[in-house]
Amino acid sequence: MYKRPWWRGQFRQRGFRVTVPRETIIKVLSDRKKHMSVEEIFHEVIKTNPGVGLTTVYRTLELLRNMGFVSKLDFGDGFSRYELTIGDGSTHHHHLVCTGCGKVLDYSDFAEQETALIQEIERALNKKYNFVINTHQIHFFGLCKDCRGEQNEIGIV
Amino acid sequence: MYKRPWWRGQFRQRGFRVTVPRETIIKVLSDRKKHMSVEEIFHEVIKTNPGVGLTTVYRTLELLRNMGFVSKLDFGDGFSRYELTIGDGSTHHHHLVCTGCGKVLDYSDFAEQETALIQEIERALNKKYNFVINTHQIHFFGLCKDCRGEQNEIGIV
DNA sequence: TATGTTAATGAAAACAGTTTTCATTATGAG
DNA sequence: CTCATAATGAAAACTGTTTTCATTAACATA
Repeated sequence: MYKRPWWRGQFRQRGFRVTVPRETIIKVLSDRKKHMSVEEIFHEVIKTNPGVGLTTVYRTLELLRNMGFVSKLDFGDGFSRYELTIGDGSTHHHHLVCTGCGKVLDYSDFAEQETALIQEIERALNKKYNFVINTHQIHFFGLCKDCRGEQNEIGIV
Repeated sequence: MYKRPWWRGQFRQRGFRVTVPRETIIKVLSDRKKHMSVEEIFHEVIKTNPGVGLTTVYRTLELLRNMGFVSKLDFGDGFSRYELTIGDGSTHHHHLVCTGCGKVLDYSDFAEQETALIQEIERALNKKYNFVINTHQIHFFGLCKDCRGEQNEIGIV
């Protein structure tokens, strides 16, 4: 799972220190290979290092984001999620959100066709709006099998 | 700008009351024709109706969302945004977010090509993951012209 | 048009995820 | 090994959002 500390050099190079909490947090993200909420990351981290504080998790995630190693996801349910964008097991993918139970699935189908269109759109937006685009996110919202019973999505009377 | 109260019938039909705060909020969204943060909506609403409370704005937006008239957007900056999905001036579009200043632009280029691909993806996801997809969002993140000076994106020392 | 039921409202308090503060710890350069 | 200081953890502060609850007003009925 966790092969080489690819990120250590990046840290030192930019003047950031390599610390135990940072190592643990990156390892957790690297092992899971999926978007995780801050709470999930925190709980996983303290399994190995009970001393690490929630504050440090937030700070480290923000640092990793600024370094471009992690991206932040917001599906509007009040929880920020993070996932590694480089390193082991980070493939280009998007998300499928169930508006019933909040479950989020990754999918990476249609990568080639999507990439082609996205690149075309990025070029056009760059030109038209004078934006340099770094990344994109595609979210699909719907209902999973379990949430599609006879009850309707939201408990409106 | 604001032609017909297309939504009144929908309200009554579903047993919801037509009230002044609700009318005002829908009018504000309808006039602006763009995603707005809750605070923006609130400030615009109290220009005409100073009595309306922030709580009611939240509640009405949630109601409109449940009725499918409005969709909620989250770009990860801590502010929920809302935009009309039906009625006057609501065209299919996506968003371009500047990670420097937080500015959000709408764009609706490449609608046909995108729609074709999206429908194909939706069909596939439906089949593979047993999801019924209602909607999707595409966010591009990048830097606008103004935020692309000599200073780097985020104030990392 | 008047009346009564009850959905909707506004203000304040509560809430929850996140950020800041600050004294303490520990990384890593010399 | 020593030291300067970046990083940390705990608690407090912060902020967008939700809940509570007494009051108001929409609208079905008469």
